[in-house]
Amino acid sequence: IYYCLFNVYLMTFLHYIGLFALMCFCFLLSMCFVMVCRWEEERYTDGVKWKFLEHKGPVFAPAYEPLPSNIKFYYDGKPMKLSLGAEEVGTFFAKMLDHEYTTKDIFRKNFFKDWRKEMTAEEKAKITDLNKCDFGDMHEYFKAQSEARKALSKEEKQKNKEENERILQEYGFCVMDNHKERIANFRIEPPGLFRGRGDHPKMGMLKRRIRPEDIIINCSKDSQHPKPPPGTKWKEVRHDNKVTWLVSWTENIQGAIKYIMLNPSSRIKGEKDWQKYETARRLKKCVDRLRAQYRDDWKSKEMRIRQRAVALYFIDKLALRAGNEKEEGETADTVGCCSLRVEHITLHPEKDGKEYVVEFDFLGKDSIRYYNKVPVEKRVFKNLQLFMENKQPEDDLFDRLNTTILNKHLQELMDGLTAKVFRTYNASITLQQQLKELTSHNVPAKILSYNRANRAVAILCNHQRAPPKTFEKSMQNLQSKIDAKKEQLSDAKRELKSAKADAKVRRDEKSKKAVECKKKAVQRVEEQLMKLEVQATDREENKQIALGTSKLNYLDPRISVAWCKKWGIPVEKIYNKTQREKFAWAIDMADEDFEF
DNA sequence: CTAGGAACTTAGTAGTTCTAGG
DNA sequence: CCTAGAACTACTAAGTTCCTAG
Repeated sequence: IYYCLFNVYLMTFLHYIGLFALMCFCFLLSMCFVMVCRWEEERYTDGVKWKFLEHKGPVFAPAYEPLPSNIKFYYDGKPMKLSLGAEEVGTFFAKMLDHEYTTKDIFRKNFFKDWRKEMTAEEKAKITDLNKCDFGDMHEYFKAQSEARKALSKEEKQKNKEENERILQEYGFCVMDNHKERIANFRIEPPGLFRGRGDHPKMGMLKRRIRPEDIIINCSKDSQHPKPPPGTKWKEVRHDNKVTWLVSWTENIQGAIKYIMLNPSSRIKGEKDWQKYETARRLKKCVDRLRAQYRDDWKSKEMRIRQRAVALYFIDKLALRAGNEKEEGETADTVGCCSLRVEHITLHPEKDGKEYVVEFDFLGKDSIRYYNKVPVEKRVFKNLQLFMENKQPEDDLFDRLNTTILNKHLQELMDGLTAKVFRTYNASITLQQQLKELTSHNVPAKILSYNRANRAVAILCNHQRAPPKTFEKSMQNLQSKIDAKKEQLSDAKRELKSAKADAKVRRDEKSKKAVECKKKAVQRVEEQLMKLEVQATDREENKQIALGTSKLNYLDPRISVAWCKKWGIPVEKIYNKTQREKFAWAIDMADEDFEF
């Protein structure tokens, strides 16, 4: 637009002085500019992510509110007034008292150590044993507070909602290259006690409060820079358009950098997502060649190549993650493919009537257990025996391999190929295949089978969840509904029978009609019963499986969109509002015969 | 080749909001 | 209208990948 305007001005000017030929030349020249610009707006070259970026900075966690004076902390049975800093950290613990975290030794030890750092000298001298600390009063106070919050009047709740909306409108958006975009996490993480997943050596440590002085702002030079809160300063304001983040800070538990970035609905995230699936589709074109290659490599003279080939086979067949090395003692002990240890697999020359079975049992990302018994090719089995020879259980299974080596190899096989592409590829292709096999005819049944297909992918990727707390109860409720429906059905059937008998005797129109009516009633109840039973199996099968992760991160949305278009199913049945925003690009571009 | 940093994607859970059905 | 439970959102931890320096 800018260049078009420029062009018009220029042409007017030139026309004025009558240099027609030059004008034509300039017109062509500026057309070129316009085209270059448009092209550049679509895809920047050499790592440039944006040309203009303006935002309001982060929203900080609310300041600490001291406890009212009647709420007391007791040490060794006696009330004790804590200094502000010590009190705040104490409340973090008090709030978690219901959680079983607080009973764990490591958690308590880490917490106490960090808590003492916040104490005054006197407090430090006095408070020497966590077991003598009584947070009961404080705990009750916070429980009452959250109850009170729930019990607020409608008007007050509405007021809170409006205030939140105001903050969202002010801080939740930025301008990136002529577009107003939603920011994903514009609130700074509040202080609290660190809760890792699984057996985390740092659980209970104090996650400290982030101040403006910790914050790096990233925006364009020519934008309105965000202002730090009065009386404070940012750590730094930089203008790096080779990255996508707006705000960053360093977190104190692992020393990792945290970022504020854009929402998945943004151009910058959407394009990246699209690219990811395009890479996976390129893998589809050459996967046969790659598979032939790694099967061949199982026979290699070189151990490192055999290990690489077996690992790749696992990644491809079982959708395992790459498995980077991790620093011991810094995080929970979890592994992926390349970091598997001897203790994580058991070899069974024969098991459950199958030959060459490998039993996997390890903790993966988020300490989610991966357990699987897989029959493998004889060559793979023999290779594994070889890799395990003369090793201790805690030794690396693939001692000549790591993710860097593996990814370097993959890069040579296909441009942009890395280990994680296999997960994306196998997830998406599985969905597509499963959807093709579907036969059901009505819409609800189709959606149910869509969920089945989604579930197949979730199982492949080992996306698990804790069974919902209310699962047993809600299952029981459903079961009693089913029982009631069955009862109703037999009643309806009985009534139908007697109506039939009646009709046989009477042989008049009225009784015939009654039979028809009862027949319909039976049918209706049967349908309802079926629906409930389907719901029950669906729920049961979903007990420990999380569908969301694969839907959001692994399944090319164009497959689902195409399927919806093909069968006349509204996209809303598959994707909720947020998901539709994230996948807007796919909903826009996929037609019914899209092929992954 | 190693180590560490940086940037970005993927992940499950807790809390909140919505909705169906009693 | 009320409530149980489903659905959705926010949060933030935990991965992968790429890059650089020694």
